[in-house]
Amino acid sequence: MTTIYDIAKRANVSSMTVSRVINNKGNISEATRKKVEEAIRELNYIPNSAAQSLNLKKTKLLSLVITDITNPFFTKVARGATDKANQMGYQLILCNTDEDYEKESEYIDALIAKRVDGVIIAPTGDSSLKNLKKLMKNRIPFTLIDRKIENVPCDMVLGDNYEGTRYLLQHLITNGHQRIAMVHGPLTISTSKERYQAYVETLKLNDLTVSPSFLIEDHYKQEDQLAGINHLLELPEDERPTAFFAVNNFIAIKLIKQLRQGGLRVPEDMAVVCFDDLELFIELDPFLTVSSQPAYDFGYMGTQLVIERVEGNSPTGYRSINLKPELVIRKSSGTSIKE
Amino acid sequence: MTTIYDIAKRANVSSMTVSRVINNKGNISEATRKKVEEAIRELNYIPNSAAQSLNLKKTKLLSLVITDITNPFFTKVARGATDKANQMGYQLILCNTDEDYEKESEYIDALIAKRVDGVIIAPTGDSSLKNLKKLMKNRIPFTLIDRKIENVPCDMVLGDNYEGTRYLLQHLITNGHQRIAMVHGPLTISTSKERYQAYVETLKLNDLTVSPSFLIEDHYKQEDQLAGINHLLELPEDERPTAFFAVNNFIAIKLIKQLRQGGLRVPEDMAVVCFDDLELFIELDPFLTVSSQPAYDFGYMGTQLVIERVEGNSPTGYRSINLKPELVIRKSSGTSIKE
DNA sequence: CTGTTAGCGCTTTCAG
DNA sequence: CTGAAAGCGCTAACAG
Repeated sequence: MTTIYDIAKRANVSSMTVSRVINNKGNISEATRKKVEEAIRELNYIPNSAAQSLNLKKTKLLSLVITDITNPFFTKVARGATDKANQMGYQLILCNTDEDYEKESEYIDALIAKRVDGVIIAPTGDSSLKNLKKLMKNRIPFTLIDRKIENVPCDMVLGDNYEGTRYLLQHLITNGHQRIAMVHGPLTISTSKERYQAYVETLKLNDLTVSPSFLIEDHYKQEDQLAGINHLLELPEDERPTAFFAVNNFIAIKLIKQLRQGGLRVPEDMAVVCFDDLELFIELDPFLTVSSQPAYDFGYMGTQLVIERVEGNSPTGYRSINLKPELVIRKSSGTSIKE
Repeated sequence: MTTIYDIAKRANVSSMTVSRVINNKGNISEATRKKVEEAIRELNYIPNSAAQSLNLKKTKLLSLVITDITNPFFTKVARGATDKANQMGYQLILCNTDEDYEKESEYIDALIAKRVDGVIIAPTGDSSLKNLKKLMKNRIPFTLIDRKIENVPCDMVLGDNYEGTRYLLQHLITNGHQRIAMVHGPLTISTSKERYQAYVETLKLNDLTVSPSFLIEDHYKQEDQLAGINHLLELPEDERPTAFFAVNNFIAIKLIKQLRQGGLRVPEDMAVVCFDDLELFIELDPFLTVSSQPAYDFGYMGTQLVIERVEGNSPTGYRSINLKPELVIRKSSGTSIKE
């Protein structure tokens, strides 16, 4: 491995001079700069960033901590994050927590060991607070994306879960639906909780009853069946829901699969709406009615905010960016139903 | 930032002793180990891996270099790679080259600077050879995934492009198709080239004519239109293709969109088949007939192979793993056509 | 079983 | 404009 000393020797200068030309710092005569640059080229020298990091206490490493890159929402987030990171000269370490607090903790420890400059994280849930505190203790800035944790002083890039939910439900209600069930995730996850609350509020505002049996909880894990759905479907026709609001697209797909297994067609027998789009899919078949969120921007903006903080270009206060959802009406919500 | 010396002082031992308990190396009395461990806990000490790397010349950093995480094939690859990496105690840096050799080069330089222990790469094309040589010069092991480069001594995890193509075409031919067009990518990419060659071979074997105008090239970039398609569609009915073989799912979607814009239905008016599945999508609508590749395994195995090499557990020779595709027949290829 | 010394490759003083 | 010395936090090699 060629080091800065090899270059120094070859160019007949000290290592300091080499360092200076590499980093474009201080004044160097054109002549010696040329010499050094040539030596660098000849020996294919690339500075060792471990050594740099040790000195500078900066690694130019960021990490994106999400639950699952395989979820199309997070795929887009990751694209946005890598784009911004690389544009700014950083590398991005990817971590999948699988909604598991323990895994998240292990990752956080590893990231601290690596001394990453900053973290962009969609936490697994409220208990992640402990992990965030660990980051704070180690002075590693982070921005929360998509999911909020209360009382954490940090930048955030969040969606508008109330508005998104309202869009979806109003659309269903306008179409004549009165009995709308919801499938949500753990309420320890802010997106799930807020969409849940918005669901309750919106129904009430529209004088619709909120029935506990219409609220199904899923664990955001890989299991195949949504418990409680089949029970709902066995209700007499005039009591069972005519529409479902799924908290996200992953759940919606699970749900639709299960509805079909139960012999129901979507949207003819059951309308379905959800958060987050499935972009590629939609090109082939504009099917799901969704509140589409700008996933790419979550990653891009989230990364921008950490970098600003890492580099000391942030305002003193913490910023919270609100990304608006957009209602996209497609087939799965059907047309108006007869009452 | 707390260092190994802080721990040493607190535990009344030397830094070496601390180092030994951290790394579980050498013999330590139970008593001092306890003391040290307690000090570590009390001060929340986490070793600085930049310092470790500088000594050990190991970073426990790997990188996955792909063209676009947003492509569902690579999304799965990434999941497989992160899973294996983390299982083995490595972190994974994600790089998207966008099929751009220049971007790839920049990434490679950055990765060399970071002294990553290994790289898992789907190269942008044959010219990537130069970048791979750079890695070799820097003694960074890599495994090639999905795309092969000739004459590079390294481990590889590849699909069987011949077999996959044959499956797809035989299926179409069995269904009565005689005029099958192909949309491929740049022939500097091995997958595209091999599928192209397999296309030619298979048609010949079946005594079908290979018409140059039936071979459409796409650039694998974001452009909206596939040049040359419209021209094909303007041919008289008995001359125009009755089926298309798209080199991958991204292209297939582009193609189908364009066919529809031209007023053609798939599969009624035009059958379409391609490589690589769209897993989530397929749950909602089993549409595309594909040669499905085990994308996850490309990432997982690829990572396993580099790690083995990094850690010196590889055989002397280089290994080439062949992952078989599976033909999944769905709607887009239609049923038998009348001749 | 534990400690000392030196050095990984670079940059930050401080001199010159 | 350039260089010498010291140190970032850790571990390998050798002593004891």
